[in-house]
Amino acid sequence: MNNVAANSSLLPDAESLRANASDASQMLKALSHPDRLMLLCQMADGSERSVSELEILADLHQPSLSQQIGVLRREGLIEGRRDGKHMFYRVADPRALAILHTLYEQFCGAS
Amino acid sequence: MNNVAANSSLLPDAESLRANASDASQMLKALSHPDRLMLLCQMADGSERSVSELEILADLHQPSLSQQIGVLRREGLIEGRRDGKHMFYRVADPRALAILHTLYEQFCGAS
DNA sequence: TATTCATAATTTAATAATGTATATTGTTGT
DNA sequence: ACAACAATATACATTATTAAATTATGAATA
Repeated sequence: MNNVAANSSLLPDAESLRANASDASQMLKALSHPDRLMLLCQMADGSERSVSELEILADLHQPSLSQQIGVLRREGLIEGRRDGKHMFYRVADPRALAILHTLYEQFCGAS
Repeated sequence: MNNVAANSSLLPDAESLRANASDASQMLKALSHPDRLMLLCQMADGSERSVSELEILADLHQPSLSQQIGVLRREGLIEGRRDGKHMFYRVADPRALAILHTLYEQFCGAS
């Protein structure tokens, strides 16, 4: 009999909870940056954005923007596709998308 | 005519978006810490928890726990009530509660 | 006086922000 | 093919900020 079967409750046990909290906090950390959040908001509807488009919005020097994009990419929150000279990014993690939607509801006015 | 009225779209303009992103990222920053997230999870159903109860779960030295609780309190995410020798905390920000619910759905299995 | 919790202060370590330079990839004109 | 340019990524150094962990102490209550 393993621990999962031994846990009769629907709630995760302390060990699982800790692992989940670790995963979640790692993603939240990537989200908890004004510039990165702005960038993600532009893709929160599932659409793609080019780096050029994002650059206009973000008001960052190009290397800084690229660095923040790199953080999101390494965390698996976004994925890129090249088209000619341009890179297009989209949100690649459904969990991130769900969080972004909640954030939009809570911080950008009623749904 | 103000800027709000001038914006015919339902989407927030860049300025508002930036302000909202700043607010949201500040809250996310408070959430994006495994220990703090664990603590909040214990109160995610709206219930109160005493510091003693939280201490058992968190596996932290008492001053560290108190420090993390202090972060959550200063950010307005939780509020406390004294009952005799004990302090009871609960999640005091509905936005935080909404995020916690989404996190639970996404990271603690289907709900 | 013992318990429960918070705060202060310190040290150490980690992270982030910024700027400059350069590399890579692809496009275009010759 | 080659030169020049545009878009993006990376590397690196610097500086500043923030976090983690300890130890010690303070305040409230019983």
